[in-house]
Amino acid sequence: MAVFLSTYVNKVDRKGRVSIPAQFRQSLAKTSAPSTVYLWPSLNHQALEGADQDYLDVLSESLESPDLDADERDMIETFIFGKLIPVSSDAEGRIVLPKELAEFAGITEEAAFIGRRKTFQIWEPDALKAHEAALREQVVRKDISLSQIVAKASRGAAGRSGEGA
Amino acid sequence: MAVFLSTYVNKVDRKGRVSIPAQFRQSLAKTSAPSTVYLWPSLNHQALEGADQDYLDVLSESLESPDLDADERDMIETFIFGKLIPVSSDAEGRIVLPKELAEFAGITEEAAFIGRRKTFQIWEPDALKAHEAALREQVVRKDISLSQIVAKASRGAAGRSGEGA
DNA sequence: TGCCGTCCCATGCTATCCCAAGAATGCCCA
DNA sequence: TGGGCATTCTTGGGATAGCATGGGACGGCA
Repeated sequence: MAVFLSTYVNKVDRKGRVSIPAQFRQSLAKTSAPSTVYLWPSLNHQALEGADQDYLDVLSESLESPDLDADERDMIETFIFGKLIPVSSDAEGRIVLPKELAEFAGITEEAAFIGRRKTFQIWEPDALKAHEAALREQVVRKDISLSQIVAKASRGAAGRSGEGA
Repeated sequence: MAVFLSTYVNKVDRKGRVSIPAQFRQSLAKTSAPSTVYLWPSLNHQALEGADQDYLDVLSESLESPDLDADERDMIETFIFGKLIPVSSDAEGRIVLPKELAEFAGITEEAAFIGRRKTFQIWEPDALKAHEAALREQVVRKDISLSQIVAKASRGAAGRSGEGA
């Protein structure tokens, strides 16, 4: 599965095309469908989410889980798979941002790609800045630190040791 | 089996014809009966459900399972198989929406196809919007996020490890 | 014989492909 | 250590093919 890191801001031309950051493309090259990315509107932000085929396969599988209640499944089917748009890149590594998605995220002239490991997001650059500012405030308020999180997670993993990778 | 994604809104002409979205057609092309789709009224919504031949075969088979109680089987047979209408597409990839189904879903001028992976739904566009708005409210209220669901599902899968994949 | 459904043909629009060039980066050589 | 060269990336525009949509004609059923 591809890994997406860093933030890149690229221009959207009047046909609605954007270059996928070269780093993302290199990552996508290792996946089962290198020239296809899947886009959908974020459940929680005015932004787009993106992932590769392999991630979607995992997600699709997790929907088969009997632990998931019917309402949640219905929501995911409607809001993720119902909104999911497979987008294939051209020879230059560009994709066309579907109109309804661009509108949803308020993207017009520029698009900010932000890597989130297994997925990435696409934001309107100013909206991203605002979002980051708000998040940073929370970090300060809640006094979150990285070392703390790592410590907490490894404590939890020790309790569940032997669980899948 | 075909996979249906995304949402497409197409016009219904005065003969009752609608184009099946090209993406859906491409998906259907790989199935055992590419030019036939099966439609039936949704059990839970004022909308239509659709699927390909292969999906119906699987559904039919699962009705043979002894685990299914008689009431459930009876319901499925009455409301799904009893209402099922096979619809074949013309050379342009259009189908004629059966009158009683169009009426059931309130479809007159436009039809919204919404992919749900193995099946799809057909809605009257405004009704779909209302439905989505209601669902989105639930997403906010329950504070649902995608990564959460994936995590939950994989935890569940780990707990059931050894079960057939 | 009249009506309804199916098939065939025509058209505007949209999206996809192809070709091209400027800019930035990194590398090599002097 | 500095400058020049080459490669890669991003961005732009035109041509082409596919798709959604509309109307008319033919055949079958009532």
